[in-house]
Amino acid sequence: MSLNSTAKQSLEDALFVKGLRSTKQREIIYEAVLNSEDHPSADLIYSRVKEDMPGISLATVYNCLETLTDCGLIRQVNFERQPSRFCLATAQSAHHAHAHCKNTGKVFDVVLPAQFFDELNKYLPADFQLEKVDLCLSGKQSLSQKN
Amino acid sequence: MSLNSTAKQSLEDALFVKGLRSTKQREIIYEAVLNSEDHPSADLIYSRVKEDMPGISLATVYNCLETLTDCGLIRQVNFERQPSRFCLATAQSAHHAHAHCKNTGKVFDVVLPAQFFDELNKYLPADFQLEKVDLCLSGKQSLSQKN
DNA sequence: AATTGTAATTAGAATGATTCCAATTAAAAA
DNA sequence: TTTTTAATTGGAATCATTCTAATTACAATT
Repeated sequence: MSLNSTAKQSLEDALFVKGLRSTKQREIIYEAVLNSEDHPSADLIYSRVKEDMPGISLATVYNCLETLTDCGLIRQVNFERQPSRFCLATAQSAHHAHAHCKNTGKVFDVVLPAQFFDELNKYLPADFQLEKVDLCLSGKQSLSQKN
Repeated sequence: MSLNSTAKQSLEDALFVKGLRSTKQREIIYEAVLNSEDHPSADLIYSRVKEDMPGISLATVYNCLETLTDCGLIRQVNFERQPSRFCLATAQSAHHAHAHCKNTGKVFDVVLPAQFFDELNKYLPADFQLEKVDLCLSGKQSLSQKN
């Protein structure tokens, strides 16, 4: 599998805006996040990516994930003090919350109306410039479920 | 300074429910959180509490903070991968978000209407039992402000 | 194509918040 | 009291992440 040309282009564009280069490592890590539905940790991304690029180092995975996050291409999701997880930052992902199931350990997206997030500003001090909203939900879903 | 009798009682009650004992250390740490407006980290609580109880260990601070959190007396607040911070879990604190200012490093409460949180359930899978909502806002407020 | 300058990657060491552990101490029950 | 059990303690261990110094890759010039 490999990055399709649209994705590749948006990666290159986003990197270029920040004066950064597109590299094999950044590509393959972007691809790994793009193709993951499960909000993988750096470690998991590392092991997935190593299959295609055995020489890649964990440090590079961390570096690239940080770079991609800074470029707004991916999102870093934190639950309590667990290892960070990563997911694609789509246009509408500003309006995603993340739910963590304590039974399965899985994380899934919860799509919320934009208005939900906009409303937050009403309750913030006037001079507070809101940059990032992290809404993390924890709970349990029945163990019998398929997902 | 010392814990007032109402606070002391609710500490004892909450511990009792879980079959736990009320100890000097748990009291003084509960008191430290109760009297802090600044969402202190374990480390900061440690240094504050040591003034009154020089022999207390950092491990105990961590233990007690965990216990108090489990009892629902205090709340653990995490921003990105920074050290956890703690604040009092008041009845209405279920309806607090936390805002982190990147300029000052300070964390403050943002009180939101209960309805805001209730609405979340609409967007969750029916079988998901929501236990905890962490809403963390990051941004900047003008450096010139007094708070 | 070789050279230069700069950015990215790498392996491994370091960091630092937190947790674990085994021993001691304190509290409650008998 | 004595016994039992829970809590605290200091220090070691953990582990995700970051740092560092050296190497490699890239892009722009010659």
